[in-house]
Amino acid sequence: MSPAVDPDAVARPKFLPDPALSRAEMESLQRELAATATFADDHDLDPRAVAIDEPADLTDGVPDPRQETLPGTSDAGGSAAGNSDAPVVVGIDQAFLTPDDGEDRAVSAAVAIRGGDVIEYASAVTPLSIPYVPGLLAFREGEPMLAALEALDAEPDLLVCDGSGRIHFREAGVATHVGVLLDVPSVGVAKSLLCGTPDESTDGRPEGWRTPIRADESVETASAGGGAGDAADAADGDTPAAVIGHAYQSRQYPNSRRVNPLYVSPGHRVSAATTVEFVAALCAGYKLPEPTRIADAYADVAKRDAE
DNA sequence: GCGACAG
DNA sequence: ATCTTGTCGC
Repeated sequence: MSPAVDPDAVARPKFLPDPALSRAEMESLQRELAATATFADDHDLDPRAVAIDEPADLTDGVPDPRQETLPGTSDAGGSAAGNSDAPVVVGIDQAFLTPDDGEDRAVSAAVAIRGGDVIEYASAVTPLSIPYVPGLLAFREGEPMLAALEALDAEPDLLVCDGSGRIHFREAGVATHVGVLLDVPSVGVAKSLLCGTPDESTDGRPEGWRTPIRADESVETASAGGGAGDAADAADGDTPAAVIGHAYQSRQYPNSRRVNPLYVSPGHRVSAATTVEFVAALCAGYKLPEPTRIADAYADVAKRDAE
């Protein structure tokens, strides 16, 4: 047959968001993509290695990228932060330009963090092809995200996306979509639940609390995960439904129970259990993990500059 | 037909 | 996501 064809060279363009696709085609592509995704740990990252302890101060804009240690500037003191061997965590978020003249455009912002320090920012402005449709987010925001990530020099060891990953009707949320296209470990962080069912009520939980989100009738389980045997479908009476993510209470006020949890799920090459650990390690006192919190702020800056 | 749903 | 001031509570 066709000799020496690089699978990636074929697979990558195949799943690129395309405005010409019908809804059924997009859904079909998502099923294929989910079958390609790995919902098991396939990386070298220890949650402790990506942990961020100090929240960035965003009251006066975004933090300056940490200047690389210059050749002559020896850092003999040995500060723990800024180790250039630490993994690079990239947070990404989108903002939108109001249809001033009829064409919607997305502003995508990426922030690279290493050893708790911002080392680089990148952004891209992209025309939007399709409207927002629950379940098809990747076909609206995927292209902008890829554009921003391509503009980034840093190579992500872990990608933190806004929105769901495996918590998705076809287990192919944007975190999974982008993770697979770039074949990089990724996790999805959503502020509300798209589908699936929490094991326990999420009301008024203390900081650090978590509960599994399992596939329900609305989730087509592809059972494509990399590991040994994923759980079966939700409809299987016997086996418990697959855990597709977790609700995670990243922040809570002592007495009143007002903060809603985060809904975190594997994007690609990360298990559901490790996903919560990553997110927990990346939170530094605010509801959102630092990478997305800073990406949020930078998206505003990029948006302002684009207007 | 109704419900329900990331950003 | 976006349109938006003050304001109640930690």
